Amino acid sequence: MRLTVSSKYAILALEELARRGGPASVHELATSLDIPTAYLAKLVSLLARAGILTTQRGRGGGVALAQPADAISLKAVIEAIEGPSALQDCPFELSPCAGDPGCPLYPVWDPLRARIVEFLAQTCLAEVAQRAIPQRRERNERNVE
Amino acid sequence: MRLTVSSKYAILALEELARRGGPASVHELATSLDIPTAYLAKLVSLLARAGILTTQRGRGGGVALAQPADAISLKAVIEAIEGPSALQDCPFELSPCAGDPGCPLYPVWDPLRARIVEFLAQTCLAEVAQRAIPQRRERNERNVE
DNA sequence: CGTAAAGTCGACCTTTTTGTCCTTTTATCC
DNA sequence: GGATAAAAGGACAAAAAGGTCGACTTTACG
Repeated sequence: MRLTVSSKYAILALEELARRGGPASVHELATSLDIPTAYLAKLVSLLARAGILTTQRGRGGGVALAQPADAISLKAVIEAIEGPSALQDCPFELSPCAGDPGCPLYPVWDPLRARIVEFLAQTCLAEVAQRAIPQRRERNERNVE
Repeated sequence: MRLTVSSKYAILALEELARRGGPASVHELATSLDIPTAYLAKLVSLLARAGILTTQRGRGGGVALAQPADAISLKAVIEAIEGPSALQDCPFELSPCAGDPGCPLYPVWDPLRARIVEFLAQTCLAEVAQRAIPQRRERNERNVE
């Protein structure tokens, strides 16, 4: 099970697209979300190949959601970015066991993993965009760290 | 939120210790679990500093649980290995937001994160060791990939 | 047609994590 | 006291993820 920043960037970008309601360029999305443009471009490519968004090259081009925002689950996005088996494996990063039921931890982890995946499958982009609005999104000011 | 192989190795080693009921050397544990000895030794050092296990240097030495197996939660182990804030951050690896409530994904992720942490806090080593037994543990044979 | 804006693609660099090696320290046994 | 067995710890190599850069292709607009 791999939840990396790549997946997070992808979800943020798609959520931004959903909130805008129309197409936007990768550069627009990246600067708006404070993500490296070149890096987001690669993720966009993966999402396009997975059929989650459509791309239009050339002047005036950009990217747009290929499906309505309530039809795209977080699970689908993560699988598009990390690979189809990313959510089937052991919760630990880089784990070599790949969800082997012979692992002594399997009986403990698998129910937890299943619950997480269920949550990701049931949560769609529209829901994320909707819940994010009341936050007033002042991300830049809080980026103190 | 960081769940890496390091945490997994630590839990596996502690579970093995719990199942044996007595002390063992790091080398014994590592070979029994098919984990690099030198690497496990470093994790053991972290666990000892966190008060989860005790170490005894010199001939006939080894490591032993510092507390009964039902008093050590997976949460405590993970925090000892990954750092105290590892379970407070955003679920995505290396995420720079560090659980910033201003993130548009926060309202969606935080309840999930809280449920995972609750699970980790309530699950103890004794429970892991107990549930693992019925599996008959034939890990070596299934390591086909 | 030319140009500028946009995605595509591949090579490369940096940081983090994982893993190895070697030396030092500590304790036990003879 | 010397040999041996064990943890402690530091330096370093390897692998993976994150991130950057530049050349190329496609397309709309003037």
